[in-house]
Amino acid sequence: MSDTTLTEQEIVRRDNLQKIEEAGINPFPPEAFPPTHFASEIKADFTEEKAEAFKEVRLTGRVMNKRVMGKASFLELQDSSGRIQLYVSRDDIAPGEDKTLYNTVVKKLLDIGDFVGVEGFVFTTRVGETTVHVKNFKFLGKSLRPLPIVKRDEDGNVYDAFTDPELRYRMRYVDLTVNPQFREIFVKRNKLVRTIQSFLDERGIMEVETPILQPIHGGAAARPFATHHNTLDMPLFMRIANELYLKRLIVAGFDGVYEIGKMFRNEGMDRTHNPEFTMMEIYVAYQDYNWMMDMTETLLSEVATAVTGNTTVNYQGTEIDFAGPYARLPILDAIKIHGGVDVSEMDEEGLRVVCKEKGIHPDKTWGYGKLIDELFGELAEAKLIQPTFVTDYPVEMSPLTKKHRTKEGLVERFELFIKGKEVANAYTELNDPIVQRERFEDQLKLAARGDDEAMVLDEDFLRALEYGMPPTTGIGIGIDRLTMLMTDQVSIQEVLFFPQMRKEGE
RNA sequence: GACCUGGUAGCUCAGUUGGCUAGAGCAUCUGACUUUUAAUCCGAGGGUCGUGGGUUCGAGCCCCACCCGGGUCACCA
Repeated sequence: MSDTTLTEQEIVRRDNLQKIEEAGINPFPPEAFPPTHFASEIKADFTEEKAEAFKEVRLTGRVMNKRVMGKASFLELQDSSGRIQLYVSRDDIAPGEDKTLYNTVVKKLLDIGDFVGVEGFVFTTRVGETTVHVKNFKFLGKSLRPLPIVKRDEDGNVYDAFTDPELRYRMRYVDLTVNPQFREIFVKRNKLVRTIQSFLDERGIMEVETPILQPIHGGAAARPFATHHNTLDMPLFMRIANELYLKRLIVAGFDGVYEIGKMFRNEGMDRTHNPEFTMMEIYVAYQDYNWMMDMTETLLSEVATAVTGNTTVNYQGTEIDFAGPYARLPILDAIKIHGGVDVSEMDEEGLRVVCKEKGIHPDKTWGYGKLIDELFGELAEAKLIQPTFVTDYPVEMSPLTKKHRTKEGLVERFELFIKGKEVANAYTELNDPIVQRERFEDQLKLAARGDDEAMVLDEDFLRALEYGMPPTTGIGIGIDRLTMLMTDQVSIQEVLFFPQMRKEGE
């Protein structure tokens, strides 16, 4: 996007840029200027007794405030760690006859948002502010647009905050520059992912990458983004899941694999849905869903500890404790306990009656499994606040899951609910290729009945199973939603650097 | 997709029952100031009121359509 008309302030800055060049200064110098110190560490470590250790410091960053006092000025420098005050006096940075560097460059041509590098010593001002006394001042990069100025008083009150969500998400670079508190969310997100990675590394579970462009969008039920490969002249789909590929790797002989990556679903957008989102899937051979529940408890309490310092997280005023063990609640029991109805002996017709009693309007295409899921969603889901494994789902809803070892009509599946939201979905994986084929065929029947979310049959995946897959358990965890929980955010947009937006008007 | 709500200066906002040249703070520009910190003080400039139509003597305000956000619901098993 290019602006045809410049605002008053943009014209001033371009004018300043030109004057800097005319003064013989390169506003975008090529040579390196690596900092020796960061703002926050100086502010944390400096004392007058240790002044000797801070006699020569070099800092870099953006000028975020400028208070000119005549022959001396105070600047606020913001680097990746925080802010620190700079003291710039005329005769220090321009000791000779020529005072241009101070009188013109610092006082007039230096704008808020410009990148500068400084060298000097640290001291404490009269009012007790740790400050860098600048001896050498260098331009590192000019800013041609005015940043929104956010002011804070000594009590921490914020004035004129840059709050418009549209502008914040469209210009995340501006948002994170002037609202550094939001950086913390992304730092925590990174910590969360790194914790998971080292946790799985330690257990010999290998990180892998599988195709994002898939000829068949298998492994989940959702509408895909469709695209086309020109050379092969074939349709391709952005993956909605990677499950079937990771299972092929279990077939191939890896005992444990996982992938953290983007999935793409062509569905609606809201506070908890972005068209592309990050999912982690883990598959471990020779284990079952009970083991996976144990592992999930350990993993999440380690993640919570890494992100917040202990196993508890305050989410929207509720203390969530990630220390295991979590409640394990069969879905039919969840409906009985939280909905007050025992549906364990009911058939499809009985469930339809219960649905209507509970204010749900069952669709004709809904089968037994969908009816159970709707009842659970309506009656129980919102009541599961602390981490809870809901287990043993109807087979219809779980075409990739092994049937339950004792309970007829159910499968060995669990979903983890926290604060009423699904955070993880896991199975004892179905590894019988004949049963798997039947399940796919049932899905085709559902599709024929009008269910446009029914799963697609993948012949190559079935061929892989026919070669033999060991007993395996697998789990999928939504990384964005986990990050939301761990950072106390209600909107997925706050945990994505660049959430999806409609195209900007010209 | 439905409903609710919003879009006014670079940013955050005010703008009365439709009525003088559309306002404020910060930011910007002039000037003063060598320990200030929401710096202060003097003076000044800056607007397609989201876009396009309509009603009216007159529209930021009323009506219609559209664009872009936010919220709720539906959808997302």
